[in-house]
Amino acid sequence: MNDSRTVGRPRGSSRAMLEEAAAELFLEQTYAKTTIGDIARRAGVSRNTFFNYFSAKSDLLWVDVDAGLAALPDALAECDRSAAVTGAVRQALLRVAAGFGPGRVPWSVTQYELMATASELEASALARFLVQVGLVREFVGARPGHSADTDPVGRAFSTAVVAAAAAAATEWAGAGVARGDLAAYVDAAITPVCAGFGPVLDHG
Amino acid sequence: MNDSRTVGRPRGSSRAMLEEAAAELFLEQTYAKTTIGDIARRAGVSRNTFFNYFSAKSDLLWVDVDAGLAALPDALAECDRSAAVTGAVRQALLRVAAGFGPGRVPWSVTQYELMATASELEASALARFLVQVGLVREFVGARPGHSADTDPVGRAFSTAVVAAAAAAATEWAGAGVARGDLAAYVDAAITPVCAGFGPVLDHG
DNA sequence: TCGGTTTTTGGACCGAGTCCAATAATGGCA
DNA sequence: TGCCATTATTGGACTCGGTCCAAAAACCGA
Repeated sequence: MNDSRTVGRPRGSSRAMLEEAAAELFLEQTYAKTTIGDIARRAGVSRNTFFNYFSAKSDLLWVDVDAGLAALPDALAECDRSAAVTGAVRQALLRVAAGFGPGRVPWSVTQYELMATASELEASALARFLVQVGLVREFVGARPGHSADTDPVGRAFSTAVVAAAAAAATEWAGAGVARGDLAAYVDAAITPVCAGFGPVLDHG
Repeated sequence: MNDSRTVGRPRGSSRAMLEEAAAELFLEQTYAKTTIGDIARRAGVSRNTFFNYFSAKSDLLWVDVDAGLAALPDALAECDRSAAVTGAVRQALLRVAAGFGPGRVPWSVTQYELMATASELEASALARFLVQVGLVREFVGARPGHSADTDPVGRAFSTAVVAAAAAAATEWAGAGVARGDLAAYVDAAITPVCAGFGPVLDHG
């Protein structure tokens, strides 16, 4: 459990340092025009050191999002065991959404239009999307009423509900400064999905 | 309408040539280990010529898929104007799905596990996904009963229904040789989504 | 034979990401 | 104090995808 190693050369850098350097540069010259070399230089470390802390440049676009999304496993685990599946998932997603206020908007949102090609953003976006789908799907599959028959439906539900939430997040991001909390957007988007899959999935 | 130009140097190559060369190499050494230079050399053209016909290496993964997906705009346009929105979309998606038989499975499917990182595949996948979502969303937005109020819901529906279809396609792809036609998979996946959004979207 | 047009080509270039071996900085131990 | 294991950092070389540009090649009609 103790992850602070006391042996070996101590770190001279940190994720936070690099994130900060990157944030400055993204503001000055956009994500697309900022190279990893730039970030490393600004942070006062070598280019290779960057890769000790991030596996890709695009990780920087998602630091805030990843932090918020990390709450999903717990939110699912803490769900009412007796409640219907679709209701439980809805509840968990709303709790995660509640973590995103109007304050900090992640780079992945603000830099979207400024990306050279959106493809780099899209790659990293889908990767995250699929992780969340996997979590929901696992949760659905572990449910009492779940059978091999309903597995394809569970997959469809997991994908659709996370996709709807992502659409809501996009809407929210595009709403500008007037956007409120994310949860309301997500609620409107995922409720119909849960309603539609309820009769098929909830053990009944 | 006449796109066969009679002026200028005639083409010495074609998309088909490059696709064929790529197909050979993908079988021999997988997608990941095949470079664009390899493909060009096999096809007997220069590396730059490759980029005259494809904008990215990953385009090759999707030639079959893109061909099938190209039917969506027409399928949407030909939908019954008087039918409910969700029903029309469902109908159009099923028609597109009907174009995919058990025969040819696209590279994007067969090479999935063999990709160095899945990120390249994911990037190109989401790009296509978003195009289809855009088409459906445009269709929904142009409907008589559509208002600015329902626009966020329309976005959520478009995203969720295409995502469900994609989940069905993934299931279908993973079903192995025994997989039948795609349409049945898609039907089971998108029907609940349409059912859930029906009360909210169908003008009523 | 001369222009205009389009395709093809070579070459230079950039940036992301990988790999590896060397080196620096620590703590523990004799 | 000196050695050792461990971990962080570094430089450098390398591959590959993708972009850009200018030149050459192949055709047309005049």
